[in-house]
Amino acid sequence: MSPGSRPLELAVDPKSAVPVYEQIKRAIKMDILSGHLSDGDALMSIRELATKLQVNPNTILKSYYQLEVDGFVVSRPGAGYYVRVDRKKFHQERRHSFVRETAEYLSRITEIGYSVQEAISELERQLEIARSKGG
Amino acid sequence: MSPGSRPLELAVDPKSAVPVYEQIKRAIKMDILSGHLSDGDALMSIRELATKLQVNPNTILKSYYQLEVDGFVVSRPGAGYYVRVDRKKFHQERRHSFVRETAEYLSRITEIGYSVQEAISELERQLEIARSKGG
Amino acid sequence: MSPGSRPLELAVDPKSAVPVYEQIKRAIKMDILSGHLSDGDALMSIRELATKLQVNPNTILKSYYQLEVDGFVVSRPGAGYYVRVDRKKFHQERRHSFVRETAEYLSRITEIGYSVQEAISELERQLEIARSKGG
Amino acid sequence: MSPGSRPLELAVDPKSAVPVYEQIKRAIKMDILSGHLSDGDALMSIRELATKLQVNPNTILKSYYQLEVDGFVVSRPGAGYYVRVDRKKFHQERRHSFVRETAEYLSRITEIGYSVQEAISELERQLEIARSKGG
DNA sequence: GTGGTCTAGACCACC
DNA sequence: GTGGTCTAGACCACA
Repeated sequence: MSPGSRPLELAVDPKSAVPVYEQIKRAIKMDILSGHLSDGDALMSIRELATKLQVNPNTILKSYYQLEVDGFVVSRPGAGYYVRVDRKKFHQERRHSFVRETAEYLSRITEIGYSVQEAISELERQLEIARSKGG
Repeated sequence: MSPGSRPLELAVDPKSAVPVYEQIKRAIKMDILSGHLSDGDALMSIRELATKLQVNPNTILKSYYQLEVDGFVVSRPGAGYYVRVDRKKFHQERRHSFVRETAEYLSRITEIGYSVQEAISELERQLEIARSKGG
Repeated sequence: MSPGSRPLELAVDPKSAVPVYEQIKRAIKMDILSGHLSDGDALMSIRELATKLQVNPNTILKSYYQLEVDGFVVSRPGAGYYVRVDRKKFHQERRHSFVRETAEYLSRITEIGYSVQEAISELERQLEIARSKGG
Repeated sequence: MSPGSRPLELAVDPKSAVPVYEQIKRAIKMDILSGHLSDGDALMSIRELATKLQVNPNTILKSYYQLEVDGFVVSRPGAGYYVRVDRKKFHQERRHSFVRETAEYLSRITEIGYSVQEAISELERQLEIARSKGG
């Protein structure tokens, strides 16, 4: 995949409680964990992504910087940001995302009064629907 | 149930990341959804609840106001706030939220390579942890 | 018309900017001006109307008291409130209501950006529709 | 139009019966409806407008917040408030309000025995009075 | 710089 | 008593 060629399938929600820079960070992490971005791939340039998402370039910079601190990307001054993952970190982070997503899901549904048992039933129901459609 | 007779089983945590007014809002919402507060019941007066929770009356006002915007209560100036809920319409929306949240959760975890079976295990694990903490 | 026999076709809107006691006052005035209530007719008892409208009896009392001050009703202690209009006051008030209603209508439509010319057209349009329906 | 570049032609009257925040809300609404503010334009910052109008920032916040609830603007925390209006949907609602207000006005005045012709005369009279006062 | 939360308390009209 | 408006100002995270 050539540098910058894959536009992030990402739309930020400025009204969300989770900060914009965090939304962007998560989306890029997600792209890495799902394999849409691989070791060595270039991220979009800060200016390009800022224009695309209609956010302040400083916000993109913050996202990229934190990704660098977390060890997911490296900056090559003058050349941009590049994905950098090792196998161990990859698996750690994948597991971490999974646990976090589950916790958030759990808190959202319990807040509106559903139980884990109901969640499990619903997950199985949706799985069944997906199967019957897909095959 | 006479107006204001049921003290909210609610303690706010001012240090939490979730705003105080939001904590109050959620607690009252839950009370309505769970049936502890029924259509026509009076909420505690702004001043009374403010004193009880040791927060500023304006903070309570904000909670109540947003509950009104969301359609859970109505204000009668000079008389108080009253629960106003259309249970039928409400349950539809609740169910819809639940299905949507579940679908989003499912798509996120399958995107990074986890299965429904693993999700179910994780949900049960987190439930167990919550139980052992909560008592 | 026997005393109290005609229930006011009146529903108060507690969320309105215009106070409840004022809504009730206006509704009764309207009933007088339109001839639904005539000189000598009895108003509903305070308790009865308070129950019917789900408002505080003091609020009804305030409405009735002000109507008495304005000379539209008289109280007969122990017997209730009775409509009392003389011809002169009737015409004055009828005119006054008309002017006030027009002013309020005008302010509402100009607030959303319509002109007097458009209002006139719309009035004529609705009149035409009513005529074609009515015969 | 660059952000904040258009000073609102707005002076609040703190003594008015209509709340300050409501006055501000209406003025901005009118600016949007009239096209002085277009989709995407930035409102003045809360602090800036508060200083300009000599009111408390919280009062401005309330105006902006309610405009957001009504769907006229969106807040981007840390960035400002931006006009967000779907003109098509808006014009439908505006027209609908106009027709309804006119119908209600018509029913009220015919109820007390006035005609459409008299209403038109009165509207023109009040327009003339407003003109002679305003200009 | 921005919006958002929260406090402490005054003042008002209305129930 | 009640809700509602408004002030003056602190503190925070985010862009």
